[in-house]
Amino acid sequence: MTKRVVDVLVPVALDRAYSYRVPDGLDLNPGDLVTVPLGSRAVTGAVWAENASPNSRLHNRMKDVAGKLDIPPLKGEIRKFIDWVADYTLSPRGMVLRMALRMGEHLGPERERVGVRLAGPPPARMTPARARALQFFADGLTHSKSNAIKEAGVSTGVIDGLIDEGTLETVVLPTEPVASPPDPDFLAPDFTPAQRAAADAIRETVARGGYSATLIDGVTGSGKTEVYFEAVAENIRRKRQTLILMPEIALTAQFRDRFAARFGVPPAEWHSQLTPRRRARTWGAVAANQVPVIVGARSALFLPYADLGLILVDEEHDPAYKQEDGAHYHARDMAVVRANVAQIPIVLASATPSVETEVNARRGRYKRLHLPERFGGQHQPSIEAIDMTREGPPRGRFIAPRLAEAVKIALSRGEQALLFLNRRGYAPLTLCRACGFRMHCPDCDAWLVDHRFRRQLVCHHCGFSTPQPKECPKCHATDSFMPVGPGVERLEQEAAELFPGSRILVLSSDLVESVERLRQELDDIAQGRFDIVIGTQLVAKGHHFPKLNLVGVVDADLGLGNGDPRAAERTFQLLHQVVGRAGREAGQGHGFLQTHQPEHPVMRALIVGDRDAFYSSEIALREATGYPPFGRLASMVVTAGDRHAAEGYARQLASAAPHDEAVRVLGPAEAPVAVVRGRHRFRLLVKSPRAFDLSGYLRQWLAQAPKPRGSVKLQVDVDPQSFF
DNA sequence: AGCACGCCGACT
DNA sequence: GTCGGCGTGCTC
Repeated sequence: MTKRVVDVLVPVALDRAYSYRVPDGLDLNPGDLVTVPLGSRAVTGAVWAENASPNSRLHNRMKDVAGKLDIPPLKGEIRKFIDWVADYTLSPRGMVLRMALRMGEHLGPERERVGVRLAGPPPARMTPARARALQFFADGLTHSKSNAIKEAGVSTGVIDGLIDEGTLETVVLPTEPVASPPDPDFLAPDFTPAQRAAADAIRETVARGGYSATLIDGVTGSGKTEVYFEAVAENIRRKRQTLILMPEIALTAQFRDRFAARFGVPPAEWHSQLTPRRRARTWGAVAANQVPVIVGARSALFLPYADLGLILVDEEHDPAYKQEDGAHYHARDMAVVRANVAQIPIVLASATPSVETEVNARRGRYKRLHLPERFGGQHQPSIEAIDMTREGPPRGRFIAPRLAEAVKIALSRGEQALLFLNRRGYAPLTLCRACGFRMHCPDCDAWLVDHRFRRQLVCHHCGFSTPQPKECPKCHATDSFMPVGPGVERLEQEAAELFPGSRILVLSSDLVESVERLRQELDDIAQGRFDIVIGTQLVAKGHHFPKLNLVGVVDADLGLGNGDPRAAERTFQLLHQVVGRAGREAGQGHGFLQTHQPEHPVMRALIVGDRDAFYSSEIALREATGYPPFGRLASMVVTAGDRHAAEGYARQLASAAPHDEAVRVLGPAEAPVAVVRGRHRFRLLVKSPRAFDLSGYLRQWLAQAPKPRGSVKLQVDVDPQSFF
């Protein structure tokens, strides 16, 4: 008799599910997680569909499902979501499933954790080591063995010996739950009328349920978080799960504390740095509906929620939501899709919404809740430009006299100053004074950045690093190297000379040793243990510095004019966020923008404080040029070790593009960074109208185009965010 | 993504 | 003569 057959999606780079025979007596339904043989190994996959009429050519090759895992099955909701993401991003379906199954193979039965405690009379023979151990256990509490060994300074043998004697005993520790239940009424918030109105509206939205999208639009310090906590509280009362997405894990640490203050317990966390064990436990607990609230980075979007009732996207405009390696997806956009599939509310929060979201709010597709003021009568910082063409510092210096003066005044008042420069290292370029040779990466089309703290020249594209050579590689002159341009490390040098005796801290991602250390340093700043903070965008995000009243943006033009259609938007968002660090607690905040183009719309908008005018002009520009959200974009990047191979395939690909009146294919052109890690890069840009199935068009194109051969690789990115 | 298979360089 | 480099192709 013919056996039942099911199609199983496996977490490998395959777009289609494979068919497997179902052994007699095994009951399988779509969503069930199964072990199946694949090639020479066994993998965990998910049953995707019943297959009533399997391909006859497969009959003799088909293998049996090895077994069903005792795990809650993937619900239809997440299966539909996986299909949708794969279709939209042109990623192999299996690779999207892989993101949802990323708990790995650690999902086995929970390993018992054992503790040790005092149980009986002292041993017959006492030794110094035993005495130390017993002293440690004298409190009568249960301790882990590893902790006892460390604290008492004894070996495992000593503990084991005492257990054998009956002096100590082992007890099985109850596994602590991944998350404790948050109390929605732990601390009732104290709201202003505007906040109260927004909180009531959002609570009502959550209570009503069903799909809806809401933008909480409020400046830094307006209480956005407190307001959306009311949505979370409502969802907790309804006993449904809440997902809070954060752009990066560095932000989750301080978020924990605020959450715990409001709900009594910290939320569960999900990000790539969880240990495998914790990861598996969290995954299982989410699937078993034991986690009411989870805070996570973008990958948390693919967890198998048992009953997801609300999604929140904090700092929704943040570029970090775009995943650039592996599957290319934008977590904010996919979160909206997931909310839609699950028919639940989604809330986006930002002080500077993305243009996409702003357009959706203006057109009424998203509901907007506006929080216009800062808490407790604080004022927006006043912002002024320093025109570097007229009042810039002398050559080789980067802090203009007027900014230096403002810093001195702030310091004399016992206040802090932040100098913001979004550039790591000492200098972005090292030049030979004798022959003009520029130190560049051997594997990339990029200059080597001077990192003096590390005593290395570093490539920011591939990580290549080398000590600065003694002599110029080209003209062999010695002592001829000259740093060109500023980085935060060089700025520190200048600040130390300008403001002698001040306590200066440099913060940039390459100087961060650990999340803990960073937390400590941020705390030191908040406690006033530093006078001047010099930092990259690391300091722009989410941290609260009560004694900071002055922010100087050293190069406000950085990031403008690099050919990226989102350059203006990004710069506006970043600078708005940085300057918003000033004056959040006491006193009036001041911001200075050092710029060569004080009349640029971004600078004007920041100085005048007219955010809406900036959005209106930016939206008009996007509309006129057909850029997102008024048109769709996809990028196709061809890379190969050999330049001609890359260019040749890119041309072949371009000429294979299906003709469509609505679509424009630009390129191929050499990518702005033409070589990375020794691979040459060519890029095609595909533009289509908004109401056009761009993914479908691309799929059709790729199906009929020649396949990349040899070392040639093709990367497709629908809705690209980065253009280098 | 793995993993096996296959075809060209430096060694026990 | 083999070990092993990673390019190519397949996995129900």
